[in-house]
Amino acid sequence: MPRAGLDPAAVVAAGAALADEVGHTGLTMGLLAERLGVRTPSLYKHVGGQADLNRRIAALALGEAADAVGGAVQGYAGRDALAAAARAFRTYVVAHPGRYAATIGVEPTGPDDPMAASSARLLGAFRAVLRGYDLADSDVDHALRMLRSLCHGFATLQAADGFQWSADVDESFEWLIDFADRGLRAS
Amino acid sequence: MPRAGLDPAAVVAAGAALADEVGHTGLTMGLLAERLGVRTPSLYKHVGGQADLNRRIAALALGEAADAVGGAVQGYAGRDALAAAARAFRTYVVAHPGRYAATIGVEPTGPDDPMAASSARLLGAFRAVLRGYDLADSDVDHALRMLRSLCHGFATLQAADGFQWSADVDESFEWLIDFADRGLRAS
DNA sequence: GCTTTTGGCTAACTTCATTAGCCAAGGGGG
DNA sequence: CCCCCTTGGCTAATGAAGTTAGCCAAAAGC
Repeated sequence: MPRAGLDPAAVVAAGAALADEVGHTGLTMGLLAERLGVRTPSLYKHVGGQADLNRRIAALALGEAADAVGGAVQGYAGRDALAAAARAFRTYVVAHPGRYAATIGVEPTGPDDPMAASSARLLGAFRAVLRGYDLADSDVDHALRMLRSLCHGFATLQAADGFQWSADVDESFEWLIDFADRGLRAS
Repeated sequence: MPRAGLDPAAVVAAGAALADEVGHTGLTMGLLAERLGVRTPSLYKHVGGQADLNRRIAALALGEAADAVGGAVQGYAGRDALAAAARAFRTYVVAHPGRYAATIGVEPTGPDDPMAASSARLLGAFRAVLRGYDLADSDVDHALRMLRSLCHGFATLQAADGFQWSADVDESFEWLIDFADRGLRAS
């Protein structure tokens, strides 16, 4: 039996890709093993189990999202930066719904958890957007939570097909960016 | 063996309560059966299975949330109505995280699905709040999605312990209400 | 070339959801 | 009061999924 040449990173990457295809809840160890051309128990040589796999996928997704948002913001400030960040975030979540779903409800286990670092990077990218607005120091954390709630809420509702009525979703999202910009400038 | 006197409503109510205790993912048919003093297969005389149970819990939760929000809004308009609605919604989700989690990612199966009616009632309660603002007709749907994203995002992030840094969560939520009010009045 | 670690494997166990099929409890009509 | 029949329990069995134990060959290091 020739070796498959797997390592943790390859398993996690394949798991993330599979989650995007079949949905977070549809991701099973058996399906992932089949995709990798390997029997299920072999996966346990690379990841600790389903919970560990999920945590690693979450760290990957948060890092990718941070890169996407951070990159999109480069060179912009104020409303442009806000719009770029929000669009990049939503684009990422809609393109990778399975990975992103893996991030919901997982907390970092400790200070050296790679998830904590990725999460902090994503937060930092949004914090950079807020520097383009004239906010009191005490308002920055609140504004950050607001932005995160808004983006997370919209993206997950859209990913879950939660907008059932008729108006155009892209148009709503642009409206929402305008709305946030107005609110932040009026702070 | 004496009868337990169950019916679908009792099973759903117990399932919702159990989901709030052990979390949406921790709710199993076996645990629910044990809670009701019955063997697992007996539940299938009252609900179609786990998916059906989840759908019914979701319908219950949306209806309860609609009642909470609708009731809280009574007699208020404008900023007061917005604040009352947002607080009622968040209070409900934080008090019933398991039930509310059951509503994510389920779509009504048909027009006579009770979930559709509950969902519409909740939406209607938020729509009533928006009547206190001077919005163009074309903006109402967008504003509704914005409100829903904001409330849903904040409540689920909080329920998932997603706010890891230090600032006070209640204070952030009040800030968020102010923010939404400013943005809506500036439309 | 030998040894050690590594990464496959099969087999077995556990937990859950679900189905099949049995059987008593309880209600309605003779 | 008794019979019947629907209803709501039950046990037993099946199947999927996660996980563990333990074997064994392939690579890697000396």
